Amino acid sequence: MNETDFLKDYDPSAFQRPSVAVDLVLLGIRAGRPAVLLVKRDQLPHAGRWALPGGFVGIDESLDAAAARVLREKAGMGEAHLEQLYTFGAVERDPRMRIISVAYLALLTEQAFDAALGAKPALLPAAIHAARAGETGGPVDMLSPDGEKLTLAFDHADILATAMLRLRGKLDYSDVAFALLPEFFTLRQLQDVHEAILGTSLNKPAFRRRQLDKGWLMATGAYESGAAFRPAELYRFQRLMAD
Amino acid sequence: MNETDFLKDYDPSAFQRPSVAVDLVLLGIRAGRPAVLLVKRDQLPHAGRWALPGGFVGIDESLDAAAARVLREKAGMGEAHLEQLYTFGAVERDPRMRIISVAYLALLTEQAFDAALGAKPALLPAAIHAARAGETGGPVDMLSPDGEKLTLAFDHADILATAMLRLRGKLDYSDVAFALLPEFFTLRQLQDVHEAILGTSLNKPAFRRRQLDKGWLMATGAYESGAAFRPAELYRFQRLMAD
DNA sequence: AACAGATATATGTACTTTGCATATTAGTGG
DNA sequence: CCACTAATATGCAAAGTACATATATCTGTT
Repeated sequence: MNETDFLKDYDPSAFQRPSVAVDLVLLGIRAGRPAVLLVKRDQLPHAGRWALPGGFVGIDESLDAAAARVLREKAGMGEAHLEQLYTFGAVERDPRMRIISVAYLALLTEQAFDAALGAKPALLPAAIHAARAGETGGPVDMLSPDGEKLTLAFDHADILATAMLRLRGKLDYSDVAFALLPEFFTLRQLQDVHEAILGTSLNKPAFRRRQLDKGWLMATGAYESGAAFRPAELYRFQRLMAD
Repeated sequence: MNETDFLKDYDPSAFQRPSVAVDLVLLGIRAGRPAVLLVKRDQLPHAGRWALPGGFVGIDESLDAAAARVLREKAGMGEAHLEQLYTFGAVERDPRMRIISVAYLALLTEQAFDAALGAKPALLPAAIHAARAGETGGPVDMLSPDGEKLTLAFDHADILATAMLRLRGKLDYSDVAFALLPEFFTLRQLQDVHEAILGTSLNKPAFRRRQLDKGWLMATGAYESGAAFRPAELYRFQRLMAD
């Protein structure tokens, strides 16, 4: 490394720096389909379009902290499963200036999803129609509650497609499905979440057996109430000790 | 106000911005073990420690382009499998200033690995001893060629652990293993790569059948030469058309 | 030329996992 | 008491996997 390289590497003011933002995919299950919460842009660029909620990363704020702050501020929400998704850094992704966006995936229970809508009425719950064929991260269609097809701002459609792909990939070896369910849930609810994310229907006995064999589920002995038929047992998710 | 006017009025200096860098995990297989190429830091902080090669992201350079540039400049290498790994953004990860690092995983064939060492003799090939138990991204030990245990600079040990975890996770459903092999290879070489990454030995007939059943391998009809025993057939990787 | 040694390649079998059909059970509402 | 619905349980075939064992093909030696 010669002296010029060294100075370039060491002196931060020698470089013009990009801005760094976080964008959140606030994802839940509504009416048997994945759904995402969007905000309407009221400023240029892309004024009037729907976008993922986001915000700039503070100079003294970690990426995770920035994502948690946006979750609080934009969705009025304290707790949710939050994981980093991917970092989008194309030069022209924002016409204003260079912005690198670290995308996060937030998983909301149905209750949390509705609570966010109540706390922030400007949020739009959009249904996600992810073609089953789009295994490669292919296009994801978004429909507003009145069935209108939405075009997202910036590269947010790519972010959403990445989120769906990640979710599908992690579904059966991680605990993401449980982040979309309340503390106590039935096996049918668990299967509904899987089917919503995968976009397919699953064989019920096989699904039951596989889930129970994983050893992640703890039967509570309690049962759901209010059903007009045999009530299902309630389970809760219990993390594995060692593996 | 149209978009052009907006851009004129926009003040990009309103926020104090972090620096953004890319760090590369240059990974290959050497002597049946995963190995990584490191650079020695000659300046504070962490002077004298080994680190992943990296560099700052230019203001007109995409993240992928920055990673490719670092691959060229620091490893003297044009071509390699390069994929984004994770973005590390803890506030105190670099004591000089706020630096957000987008980590990339570069997979090198044995030939490319040796070529990098030849082109940049300052690089250190360090053997990775990733405890099989460390499924959760646990600690990864690094040994210099003379068997000395290395402590990496900054949070680079975390980055490396993330890389190994990602590699293991993707091994049997993606094509990463082939990025570590030359164009033509035997089934034994493919198995050696898998065993090196997983840190376990695999059953040979079962491995063969599974790999061939995937339909990713094209038999060439050619055979290896120079072996003092029955020569193995050479295969090449062929991507699936549709799925 | 025959054979030992080494490793590739092939096959047979038990075991595990999975998909699917079919029963049985436990609730509600007539 | 019965119809209805969905939860739960069971049985079986098909597919996938681990492992032992057999066969094929090369080099080098005697």
